[in-house]
Amino acid sequence: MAKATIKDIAKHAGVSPSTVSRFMNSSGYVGDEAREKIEKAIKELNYIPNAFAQNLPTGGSNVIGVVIPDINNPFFGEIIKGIASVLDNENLHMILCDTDENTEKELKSLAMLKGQMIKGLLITPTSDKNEFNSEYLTLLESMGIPIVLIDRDVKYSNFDAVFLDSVQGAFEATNALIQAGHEKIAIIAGPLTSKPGRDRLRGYKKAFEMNQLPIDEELILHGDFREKSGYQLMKHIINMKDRPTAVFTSNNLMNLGAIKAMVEEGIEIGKDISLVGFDEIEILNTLSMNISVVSRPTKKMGAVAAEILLERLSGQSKESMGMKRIILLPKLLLKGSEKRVK
Amino acid sequence: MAKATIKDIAKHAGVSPSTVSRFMNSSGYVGDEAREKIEKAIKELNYIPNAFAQNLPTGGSNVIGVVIPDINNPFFGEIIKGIASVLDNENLHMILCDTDENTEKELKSLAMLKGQMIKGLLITPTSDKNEFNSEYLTLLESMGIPIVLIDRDVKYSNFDAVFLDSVQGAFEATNALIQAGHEKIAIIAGPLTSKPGRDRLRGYKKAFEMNQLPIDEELILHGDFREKSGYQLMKHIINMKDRPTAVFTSNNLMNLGAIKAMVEEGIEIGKDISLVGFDEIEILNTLSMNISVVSRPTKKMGAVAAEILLERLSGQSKESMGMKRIILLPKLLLKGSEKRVK
DNA sequence: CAGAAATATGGAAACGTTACCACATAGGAG
DNA sequence: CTCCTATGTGGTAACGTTTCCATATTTCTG
Repeated sequence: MAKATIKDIAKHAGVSPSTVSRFMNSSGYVGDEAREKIEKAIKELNYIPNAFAQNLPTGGSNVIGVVIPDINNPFFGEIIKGIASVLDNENLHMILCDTDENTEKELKSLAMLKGQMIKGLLITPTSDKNEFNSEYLTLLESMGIPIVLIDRDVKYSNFDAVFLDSVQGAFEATNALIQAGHEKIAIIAGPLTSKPGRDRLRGYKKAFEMNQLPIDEELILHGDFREKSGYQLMKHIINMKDRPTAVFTSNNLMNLGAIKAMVEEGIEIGKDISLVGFDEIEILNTLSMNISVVSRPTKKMGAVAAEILLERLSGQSKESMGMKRIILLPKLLLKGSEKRVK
Repeated sequence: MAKATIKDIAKHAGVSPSTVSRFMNSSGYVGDEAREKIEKAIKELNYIPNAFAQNLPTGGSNVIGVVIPDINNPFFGEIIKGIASVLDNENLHMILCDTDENTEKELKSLAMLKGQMIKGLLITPTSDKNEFNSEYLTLLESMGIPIVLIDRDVKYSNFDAVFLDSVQGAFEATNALIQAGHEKIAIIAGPLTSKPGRDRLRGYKKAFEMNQLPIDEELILHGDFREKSGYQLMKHIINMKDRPTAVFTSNNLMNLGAIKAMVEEGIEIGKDISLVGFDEIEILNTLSMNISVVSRPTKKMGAVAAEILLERLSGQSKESMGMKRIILLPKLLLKGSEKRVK
């Protein structure tokens, strides 16, 4: 049985293809009798419209591109779930690209997506440093496809975006450590080439300023958001002669690396060294390791990004709307690891 | 600047659309002079072929569908990475569907994918119990699109597939526990409606038989592959009056749940109760929790599945090839948690 | 009850590409 | 020098929809 086309349905139901089309799209008049016969035919022949034929005349697809740096990071897993939850109700689908935090792969993906005539793009750029990349995104946008950034910004861009108030999150985390009595607090920061990296460092500094405490530049250590760098930097911290009493880590993977280093070195978390991280790590709760963290509504970030895209797609032109940037708020979850014991 | 079509290129280069098409697809004769002019026109007009128009006549796309039960399970994250690694080199792309282990969502996804005219399908079905689902897959296959199953089978089906020798893995794990001196070994098994669930139970039983030990049906507990069931069943085990000295868990999430229960109850793993799980959990290594596990080449599973699909797509008809089922071998990683101490 | 509006349907062009066929032209083989 | 083959090119019919436009038919409205 070959795949049924709209003509087959029309023939089977004794009406014209036009009528079937109107029925499918609820776009014009369709009589009750015709309606019934068409419904029956569709069921019997198992008809599903051919998306290409559907999109050819209209010039657009029903696919949106999703480009993220690493599927295996649970943070992005949640983002994707959030996006999917919105798209599912809209007959929209996603082509997923994992860039492995690699700019070249990202560029390749973008070129590919352009050819796929995607309707819109949701992207967490690997870095906002890359000018070419940003240029490419601008090119895409100039073709009329809306783009929403997630979590990371692109230099000099005016794309719609969903961010988290990283400054606030880092501020609260650091402030909590200060309130708990710490003064020597190290930060395992992210790269300055990424907005979250910069913002979290800013929040950290802000907490010191607000509490009128001096900032020790020696305690500011830069990692690359990966586990390994968190591990190495924490080892470094542990071996400092004038060791800080607390550490704030700028993302989940580095936090994990830091924890690994502490476990290895026999440092008791929240006792020998206090710790607050950014982003929850589900598994730590599972294992009843109570590490205080700045948590954020990850799934919601994905969902909101998808919703903004939908708004754009439904015709709200940039002119009338300006750029839309949603900044969600983090929540500090204190579980004890921030306390000052010694 | 409106998007250029093949006709624009043709006009600009002073040739016919046919010639441009042949050039684009390297599918026929194109003279040097024409070639140059076309190349120039393409660059100047920034031409990218419209994928829909391209696919309409040929009836196929360059997109393959990937349907998996849960993106957030690192196992499937790895699978996806494996698939992507192969597809990237072939100008093929994936539409990703996350079914949330929900049959209805799965069905919806399959219908959608059919409309997208996907070229092939890689799927881990939620369950092989669902007859309708299997029927649907058969329908898809009858349309001529190749399908490769990953990790889970479909009842009465003859699709290509990549599995892991779960029997062997479970056998080795259980056998290791027996060799370590355990006799009362419980299994937190998966649902019998899934092949891995069945196979791992079989491997468990096989180990007892090979060692001529009796199987205690009371020690066979069925979960649903989710963390919560592992947690609940382990709690149950801990509270048994004649408590087993060792437990084998059938997948990563249930293993995690079991560990959570043990941590909560103050049971020392590998001492009070020995433990071997199925599938590695990266984070446990990070935290220096040495739990013995059956590990499998997850990324490779995805890659191999994608490769089989490519073979099919490159024209190897089912007739000439029969069905292709690759069964990869697991590897038992002993880290100490299997030992019998008490 | 005439005409206008609302309802219902079919026909045909268009969307951008590919695939096939027809037609040239040139160079070699016999 | 004729025929064949290799090379190069253009014309045109698909592919499965949607979107107008044209044409009925029915139902109001005054």
